[in-house]
Amino acid sequence: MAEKQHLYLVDGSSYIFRAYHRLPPLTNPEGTPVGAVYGYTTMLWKLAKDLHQADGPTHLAVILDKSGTSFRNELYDAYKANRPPAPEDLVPQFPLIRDATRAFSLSCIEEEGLEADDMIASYAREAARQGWDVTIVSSDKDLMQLVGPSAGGGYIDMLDTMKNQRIDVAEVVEKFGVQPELVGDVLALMGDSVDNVPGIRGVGPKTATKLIQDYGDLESALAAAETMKPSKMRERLLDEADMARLSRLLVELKQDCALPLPLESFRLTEIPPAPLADFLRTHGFSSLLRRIDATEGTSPPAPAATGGVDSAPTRAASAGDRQEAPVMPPVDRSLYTCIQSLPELDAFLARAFATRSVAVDTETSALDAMQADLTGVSLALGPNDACYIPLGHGGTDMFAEKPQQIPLDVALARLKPLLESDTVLKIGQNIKYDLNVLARYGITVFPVDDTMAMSFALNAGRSEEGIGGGHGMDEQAERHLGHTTIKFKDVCGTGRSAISFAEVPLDRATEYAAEDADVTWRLHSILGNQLHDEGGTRIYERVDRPLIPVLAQMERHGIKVDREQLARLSSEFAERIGGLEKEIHALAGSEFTIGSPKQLGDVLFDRLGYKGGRKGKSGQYSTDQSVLEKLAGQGAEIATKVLDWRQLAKLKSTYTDALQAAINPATGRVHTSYSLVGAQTGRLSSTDPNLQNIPARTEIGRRIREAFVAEPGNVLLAADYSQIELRLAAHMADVPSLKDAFAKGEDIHARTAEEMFGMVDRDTRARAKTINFAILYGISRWGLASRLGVEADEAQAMIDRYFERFPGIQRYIVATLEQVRECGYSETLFGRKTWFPRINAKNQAERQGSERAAINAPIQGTCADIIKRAMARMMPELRAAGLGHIRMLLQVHDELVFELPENDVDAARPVIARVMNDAAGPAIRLDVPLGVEIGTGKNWDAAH
DNA sequence: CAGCTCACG
DNA sequence: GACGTACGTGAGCTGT
Repeated sequence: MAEKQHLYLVDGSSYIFRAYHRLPPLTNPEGTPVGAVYGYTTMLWKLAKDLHQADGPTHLAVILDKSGTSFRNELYDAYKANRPPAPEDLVPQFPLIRDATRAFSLSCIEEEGLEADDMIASYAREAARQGWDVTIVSSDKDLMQLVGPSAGGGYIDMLDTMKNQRIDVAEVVEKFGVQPELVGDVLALMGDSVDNVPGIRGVGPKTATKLIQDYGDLESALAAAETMKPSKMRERLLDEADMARLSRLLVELKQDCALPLPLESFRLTEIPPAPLADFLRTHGFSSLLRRIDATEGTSPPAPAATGGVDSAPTRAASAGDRQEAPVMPPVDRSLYTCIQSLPELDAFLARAFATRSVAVDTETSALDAMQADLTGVSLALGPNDACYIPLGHGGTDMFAEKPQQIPLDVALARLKPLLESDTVLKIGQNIKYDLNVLARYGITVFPVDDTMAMSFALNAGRSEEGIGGGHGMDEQAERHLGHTTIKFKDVCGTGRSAISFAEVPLDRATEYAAEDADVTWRLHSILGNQLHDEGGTRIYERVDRPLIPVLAQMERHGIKVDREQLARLSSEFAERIGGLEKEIHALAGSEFTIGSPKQLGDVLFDRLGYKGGRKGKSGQYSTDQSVLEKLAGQGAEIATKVLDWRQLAKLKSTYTDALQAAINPATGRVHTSYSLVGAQTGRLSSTDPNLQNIPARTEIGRRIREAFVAEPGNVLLAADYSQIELRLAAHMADVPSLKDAFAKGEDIHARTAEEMFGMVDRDTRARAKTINFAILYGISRWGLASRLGVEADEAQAMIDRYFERFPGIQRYIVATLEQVRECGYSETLFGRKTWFPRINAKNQAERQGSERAAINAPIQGTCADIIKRAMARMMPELRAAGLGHIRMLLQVHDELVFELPENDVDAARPVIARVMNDAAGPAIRLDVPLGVEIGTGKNWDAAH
């Protein structure tokens, strides 16, 4: 039987655009940018390598766009008219793409007057007609029309090499909600802003899919517009039907182009090495070059980087000059070693000392760094040069035979000098975790770099949704290395059947753990260069990096909570909750689950017939605080009771119960975990438990704060920045009258009231305060109106008045939005970037949401930068004052909490106040003074 | 796992 | 034409 032919058609042009944006900048020895070319070359390499593999190519051709116009421009002269020009450092790479293709001795097709898509479609159809399978190497959505079985017996699918994902009918249906044959109809409705395909205005992917699903195809949907209920969409479908038809022609792929070369000429053979080697040498792609040499037997394969552009581990951001961008060999797990004897360990450590830069990762028995036991340590010195040192493997069964391992204490004694050496940089992904684990074994790791914090300094706000915000190692490995890591759950499983890492067999554990260190090392090398290129060094080096050991220390300190006090509150709350429950059920006339908004809504608005129920998009009544307060105001007793019940239930479950459970049995204290990458603005976040949202605003809530206490003989000291965000707004927006008021120590809300209303009383001051906050958060007339309980018109008048009195504020807002629209990011005074990818979104709500966030981010972020700087300087300054024993425990955005002997309060106060007040300088000289209020007491509430 | 609600700055 | 309308978080609960 004849071999099944499989043609791979590479969409070269679209690949390099994507590669350009996703790969690090990189230049060849002559200084020509070659980042995208490198990506393209490795892709061809991988594809060609799969010759003889099941489902691999037997034939391969590259299709490129030829510059110039196509037949589509005759249909629609604006076609692709608003394409931005290619980036400056991509342009010189286009001809190199042809060189690269030639170097692989592959065919390259480009035809005047046709687009690559048409040529790809024509070749794909012809090959499939002859019974060949076809894989289109592209992620272009237009090409998805072709996917599926074809007349003649061939089958067409696609391969997205960036995401390493096959695109088959199922993926197309998932993306477009319709079969591939109807993709063109969907595209015609939604249009394409990049290609300037008009579509129907106001119709995006969601609506387009829905229309085609509902009516079957484009013409039916257009015809059905007549019968639709009156709406903007109906009008546009009617008015713009011809635009949709034109769009349909534009997205139609021409599948009968003349084929310049016969299919058979694309047959893939072993690549002749000589021209390829020449090309790789010219552009400094030495890792690929070595692989050719290796297969040719001219030089041994090199597992670790030893020279050329592959080398040079860099002290990321502190390096004065940008390092040559690394071209790294792909991850090869077979090269990792498992270290089970002392001589092996000593040999590796000796090399680590010589290298002066080592990626470190610890494997442990639990996620909580304060409770986790060490299971092993992995180290990496360069790409594929990584090891795993098992230390606690053997599982839980004491009779089971344990694998050979260096005894824990012996190994740690050898590791300690390396991990504590000033001259060896330790690189980690979220290294704060490893710092805390190792600190519990008596090792103070220093100095460190953190690839997670580096990623955040570069890309805050840039990622799509997801835990870790795109700064997790697995996501970074995909993004920067194009590498799919082994996942923890693949090694240990999930749920009930999960095993601990200690039970994982050593060969598997080594692959996983050493890969983490390897990948971390690689990321560090790439991120260091990017930080340098993109101006992220300042914020990372000066603000976030120094904070890592400080936060680790705070987490290890923890804070004491009075378990008995919490238990007393829990039972008191339980009793009151029970009482309220009975009363609520009696008022309702039946028993129901009060904690279920669904049931509560039904009871209040359907059964009891209260007015004012509003339903959200889920079709459910809202029962939130503002709704219940309205009902209570109308005399609904049940609403008052539910509000009380809610408050107590919240306090009990989230605080009095949960905090008792959070007490660490070994230390008797509660240890939170701070995240440096938790908030897009640069603020910290706190988890497990969250100690940044302990009740403070209500009387009853503050009783929970009273349970946070100092050790006997000590007190808690709370130091707050006073109105720091408003002060920063006054400085950043340059508002003379506000700056003046702060300089004179006046009541700022009163001053605002005076400016706005010409008089100060309780009412005008309260309104002024609301308006001040509205400004910080990005104002809308509706938001302000609902807060002030006035009409939107009146709120708008107040906003106008505010901008009139404080024109600097309006200038600041306009300038900030301009910069964000232009550059895509906002910046704090210290240069922290926050990205706003939705700032130019078509959807109004989405766009306006981004605008408000963008107005707020520089202010909130600058505040975060300042307190972080204060925290990094705090302990050295206290030590200098002979107060090194004071413990800094908590940070709550504008507040620091310390624990110290009662006798040291008087000495500590001025030091803490000075460090916090001076934290912006010397880098930034603020036009307004900062203000710090300090209180002390036996518990956190009393310290305020 | 999503949605609702609510604790904080 | 309806929606949602202040910025930034994390956590517990209900219900699918």
